Amino acid sequence: MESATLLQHHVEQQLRAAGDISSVQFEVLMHLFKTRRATMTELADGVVYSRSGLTYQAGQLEKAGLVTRGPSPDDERATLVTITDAGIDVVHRVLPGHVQVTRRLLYEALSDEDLRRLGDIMARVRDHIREQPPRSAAPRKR
Amino acid sequence: MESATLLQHHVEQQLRAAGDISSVQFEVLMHLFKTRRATMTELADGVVYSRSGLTYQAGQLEKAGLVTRGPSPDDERATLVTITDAGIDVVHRVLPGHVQVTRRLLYEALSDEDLRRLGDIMARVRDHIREQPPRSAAPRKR
DNA sequence: TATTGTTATACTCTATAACTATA
DNA sequence: TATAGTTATAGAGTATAACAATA
Repeated sequence: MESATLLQHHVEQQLRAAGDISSVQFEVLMHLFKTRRATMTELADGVVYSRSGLTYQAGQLEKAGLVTRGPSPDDERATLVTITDAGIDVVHRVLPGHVQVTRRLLYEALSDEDLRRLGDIMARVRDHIREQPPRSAAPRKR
Repeated sequence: MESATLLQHHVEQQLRAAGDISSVQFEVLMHLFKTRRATMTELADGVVYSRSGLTYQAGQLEKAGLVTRGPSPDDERATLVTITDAGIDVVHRVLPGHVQVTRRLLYEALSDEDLRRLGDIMARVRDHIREQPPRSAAPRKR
């Protein structure tokens, strides 16, 4: 957790300095960079924990002109979020430094074999956590 | 990063439910649980990134009666933070569930060998990041 | 001069609950 | 009834800069 926190912190700083975005916003942008458009729910599943949290972030990104929101033709309830050219520009502007930071802080410390193992282990952990039933983990509340 | 975020989130929920503390406060308490007392700088080094951030957290913990702050006999500039009996109680109340959550979400998904490797790898990453010179990672600011 | 710590301030983010609208 | 999304609100946390005091 300490390593992850340290890495997160450095990544955050690079994203803020290079593109004036947070890491959450970066993840939303990267998702849209690949798919071009997505519903709020699709974005929320991969990124944030509360829907309102994503509404806030989407609002920030829209205010910055990096995405637009519009109705979905398929489902009248849904909102389609689309990345703008400006949003794509920001990704291009931010990505090289992002790769550089992660390389310098993470990859540089590890052999190819380490990296393979780490990826394998953490993928398993991720899947395991995602599978967990949402039973409350609180023993007794004071 | 996704695994770490998921784990962090679950740990946070358990700590909040069982002891009404955040994970940052938990880390401060755990440090003091072991050493009994520490200066603000000592605590900040291991936990938080800004000194004012720790001042805030120490204030929260003091308000909750879990720590006290007083002058240091050795260095008139320093503040000595001491864990109270109530603080120790909170650690005792929170720890079993904390261990349970980390076991269920992390350890359960991994073999002993995985765990050994993960610990080894992440310790190296941590040391590597801590060694980094603080040169700015921002390429060009828009 | 450097270090320790606090304060004031401003901002970002997050979650909860209530609400609207469509499936 | 369930799902998609927003809003209002409130609280927690963080960082920056200015400051006071001691080393």
